[in-house]
Amino acid sequence: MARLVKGSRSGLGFAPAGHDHRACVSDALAAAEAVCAERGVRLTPLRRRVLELVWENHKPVGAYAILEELQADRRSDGGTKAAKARGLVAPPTVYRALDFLLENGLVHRIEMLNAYIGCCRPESRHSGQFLLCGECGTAAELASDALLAAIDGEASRRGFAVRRVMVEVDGLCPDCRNASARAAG
Amino acid sequence: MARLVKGSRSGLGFAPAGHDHRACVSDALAAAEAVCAERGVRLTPLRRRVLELVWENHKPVGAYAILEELQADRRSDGGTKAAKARGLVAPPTVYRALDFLLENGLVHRIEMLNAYIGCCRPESRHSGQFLLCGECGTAAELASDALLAAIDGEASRRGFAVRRVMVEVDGLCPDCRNASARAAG
DNA sequence: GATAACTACGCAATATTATAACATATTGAA
DNA sequence: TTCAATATGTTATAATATTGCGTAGTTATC
Repeated sequence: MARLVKGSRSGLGFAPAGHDHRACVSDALAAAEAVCAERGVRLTPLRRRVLELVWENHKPVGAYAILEELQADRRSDGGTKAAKARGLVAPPTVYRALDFLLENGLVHRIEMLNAYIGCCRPESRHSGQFLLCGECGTAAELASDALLAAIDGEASRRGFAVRRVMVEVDGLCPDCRNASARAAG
Repeated sequence: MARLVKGSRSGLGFAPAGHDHRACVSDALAAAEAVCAERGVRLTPLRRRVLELVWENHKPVGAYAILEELQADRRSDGGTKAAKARGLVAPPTVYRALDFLLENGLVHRIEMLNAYIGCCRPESRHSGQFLLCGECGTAAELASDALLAAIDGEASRRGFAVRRVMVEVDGLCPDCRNASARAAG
């Protein structure tokens, strides 16, 4: 059973300003390895690299940004024969990797931004709930039971069978809020 | 002050199976006229027509579907000089009309579907909360205070200033749920 | 190991959704 | 009437995503 990896990987809420993001990413990758091993699905090098790129910071990343980074990867290690054998990267490559990561709950899709972000708790399947700063772009994942309960209540009152819940809240994170408050003086 | 129009226009929840959708649409247009008049903004013929097209059923509609219908409009009344003077319709025309309707709370955007749906209560500004049937495409708008309260609670605990809340729930509406239950036997 | 079945990836083309930039026309006010 | 502001037309293009088909790598079976 995959256990929650102890470490500096940011959990729920906004990542602390000076946190060790290197550890944050490596913890996320380790957790992903564990989850995939447990489920008997393949976290191939490509998928792993895409996940790593999604985790580069705590902001949602667009598919084409990932695409460009993969292309840069291959240009830079163009020396090796294996790299040459692989060729370039096209959109389907990225979208297929993202589909895999989404299906396995390793990333979430932010619909408001057409972008993707690493999931803090891949071990447990859950709905996506996010606070999204419209100023700096950072995102915080929530896991509010009250929120889910409210949704389930409304759904069952109407005889609706819930499959996927998506909650996205646009606004200002604490830092940007303070900055704009100071600016407004 | 715009009052809630009495009539068969569907309120919250899924529209009843055999409801009078003609009245439903005309009520929505009347409410929109009232709201715009009150706010001193212009519900031009084009904007009004786009709103009408969005209201054609209780399903979210894509921008390009609206575009095609507008183009059909102009082809069919191509006899009149005014129609000829107007020319064809291009994407920006539709998107600008939709932007106006969104800004004035007359329609909501469904992010999961890149589509637009008429708002049941344009009189009061509110966040979009929707149950979306993945089978038949119908949508039901919610207005759960508990849901908003849960979101506000989480946001304020984290010092996040909320601007826009988006809740989209994919699943099966009562009819499709029953149908699939019967099929499963 | 050879083979077949399956899965993942490469690659080209194209679909879908949305916007930028500039021209023209319409409206409301002075 | 003329000006300023708003709304729409027009052309081009950007950004996001998918289809279809071929190849390569992996897994299971013999």
